Amino acid sequence: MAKAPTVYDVAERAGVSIASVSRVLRSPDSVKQQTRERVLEAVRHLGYVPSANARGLAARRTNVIGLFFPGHDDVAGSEGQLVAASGGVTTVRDDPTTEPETNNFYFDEVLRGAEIEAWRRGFALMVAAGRGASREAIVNDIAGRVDGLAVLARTVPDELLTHVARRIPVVVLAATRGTDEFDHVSVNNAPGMRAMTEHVLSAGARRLLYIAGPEDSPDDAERLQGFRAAVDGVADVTVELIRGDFSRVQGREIALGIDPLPDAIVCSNDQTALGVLDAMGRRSISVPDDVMVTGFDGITAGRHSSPRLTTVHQPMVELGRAAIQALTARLDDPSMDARSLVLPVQVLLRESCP
Amino acid sequence: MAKAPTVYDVAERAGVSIASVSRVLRSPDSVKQQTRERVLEAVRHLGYVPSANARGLAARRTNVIGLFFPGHDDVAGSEGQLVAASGGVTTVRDDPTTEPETNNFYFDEVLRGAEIEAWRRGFALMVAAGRGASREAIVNDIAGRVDGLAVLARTVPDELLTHVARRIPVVVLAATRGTDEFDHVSVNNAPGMRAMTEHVLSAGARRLLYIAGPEDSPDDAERLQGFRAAVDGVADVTVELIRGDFSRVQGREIALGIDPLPDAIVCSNDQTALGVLDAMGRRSISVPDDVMVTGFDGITAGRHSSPRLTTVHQPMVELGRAAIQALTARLDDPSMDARSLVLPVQVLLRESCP
DNA sequence: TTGCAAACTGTAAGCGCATACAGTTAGCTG
DNA sequence: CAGCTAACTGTATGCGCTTACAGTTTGCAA
Repeated sequence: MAKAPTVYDVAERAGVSIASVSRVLRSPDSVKQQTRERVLEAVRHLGYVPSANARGLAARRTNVIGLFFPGHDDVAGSEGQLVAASGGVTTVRDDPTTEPETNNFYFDEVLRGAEIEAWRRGFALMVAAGRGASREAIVNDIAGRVDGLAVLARTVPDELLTHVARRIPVVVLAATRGTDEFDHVSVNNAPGMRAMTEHVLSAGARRLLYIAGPEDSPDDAERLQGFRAAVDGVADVTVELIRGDFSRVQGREIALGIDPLPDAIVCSNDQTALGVLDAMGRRSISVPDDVMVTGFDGITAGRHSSPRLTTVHQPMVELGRAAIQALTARLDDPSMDARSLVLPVQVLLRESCP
Repeated sequence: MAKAPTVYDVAERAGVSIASVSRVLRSPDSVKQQTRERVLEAVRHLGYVPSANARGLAARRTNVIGLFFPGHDDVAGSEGQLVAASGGVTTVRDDPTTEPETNNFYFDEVLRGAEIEAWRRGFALMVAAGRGASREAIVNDIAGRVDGLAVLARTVPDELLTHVARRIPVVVLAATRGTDEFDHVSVNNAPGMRAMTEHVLSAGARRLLYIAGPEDSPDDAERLQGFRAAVDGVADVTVELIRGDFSRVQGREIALGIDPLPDAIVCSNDQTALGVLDAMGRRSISVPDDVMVTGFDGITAGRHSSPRLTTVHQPMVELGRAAIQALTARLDDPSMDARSLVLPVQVLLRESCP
């Protein structure tokens, strides 16, 4: 790493001009084969790797797309220093009640989709998570590095987003704000929850408990709306609503205290529903015989619970992919009207509410 | 986005030179307050976001770190085009046997750790996954964009790694090759598995079945070595070894066919162990009474299986963080000797082998 | 051969910023 | 108020690359 070689070094060794070196790398066909081979030999010999900075500066585009989402700053120990010592093995008896919840699976999947689609389209992917105070600095920083930015709903203040959008296209994920200048990609929350609820009703349930998520979640609001649309006007239906926080722990706690039992517990997300299943297991209450339980999200864990969780699957990987597609579409045609894409969902009937 | 404003635009509007604009952004204290305010006003008014390319080019560093890991190219539908139509809800009865396995949790966690640590240290994080044929192009591409690169073991051919390492520091994750010029970060596989196995033995098991992973996994090799070290020389112990592929499905299939039952099934990873638990459930064999089962990894799903899975937890988030730390350490002092960090693991005793 | 188009290669001008260095202004001292 | 220093600001250069344009070579018809 003494000094990274540049086009000039390569050009000199190959006995050509820097323009030819650049051409070999950018459009090999426009260079005579003999020249090309000389250049490639020099590249190999010198260990030349072109600087994306210089390239991006000259070409006026970076070929990078940014993805910004809510922070991981809750991760335990993220402040600490790593042990310097090597190795070590400790043994502990793991108490089921201490449960470090990490339900970031959602972003993991979105990220995966984004990663796939970005590279497929020739873009690199840069990721950033929101850190409370320094959020603005981070968003600005990443905005200066990329050709387009995908942000998860509510993670970035509108004002900041507008500032950034003057430089690069922005697409907002998982929110249907509708009336702003950004492109949007979201999932069919309300109809999905409506269909789920209608299934619950068709299974005979009449006394329903709905466990909602946090009040500031747009996803949650839409799902609740779908739930209400389904029960609205149906004879004999009674509904109770409790607000949770999307976490498994909360779901379990709520479910441990429910008495009398409703016919069905409709949860606004899977983690909550899994917590409910935990609680029912502990209370020796049979699901779905004594009470039906449903979730929303379609996370992997729901496939392996007992009973397996009936849920609405939202295409998280597709969400990430769609974001990248929206971004590249706008890069291709910046004058397009703002678009709003809503991805379909899928009701998955499993044993918790067959 | 008509035309992104530059330092020149800001300088003109603020009535200062571009140097002052740059100073306001880089080291605000070196500029008189009055000047600073004028500049910041102009920045806000114009929606100025500095170009990281130009900045990186001039400053000779990008402040980005790259993370390269095995591809997601197995994801279903990644080839397809997204539906253009909006919304939609379908309902399907989900058959437990169709199981789209996505065990990328490992990389998700490593990624999370890397993301946290990178931003904490003022670096942006760029991620790339290996795509078979274009791997070389991708690695080269990303190498040109970053100040340092972390790669997961065996995802990049040595030759390519060497080429890239002439430009930027490289750290290899999850492999203790030992004798090369790169920094390494890995976990304490062998001692961890050894401790796990010793626990199994101390619980009274004598006839053991070991389900290994794929032959080309260095992690797996180390774990097997730890297992052997534990059973070696212990009286009355009989050992059988079957090679799986780290997948849940494989684990289940293998376990469905096991007869007679050993005292304990020691699995090289959690997914396999979970598959084994599935099989035992179906065969109505009690775990741990009839057979004990252990895993390795410490994935979330193991906390929620029934019975809960006894396993060796490896600190995946820490692995990601350690990679970034190793990289920044080397950036600070390129002349350092190559270092090899081994992270400690933790045996988690749960009900599948108490 | 000559002439000319096509194919290729070289020259040179930025891309937007950081920063060394020079220049200017302000603040003090005497 | 001169003289000097400290604080601040401007000028000019270059980071490594792409690319328009000009220049050169090649191939081939005339």
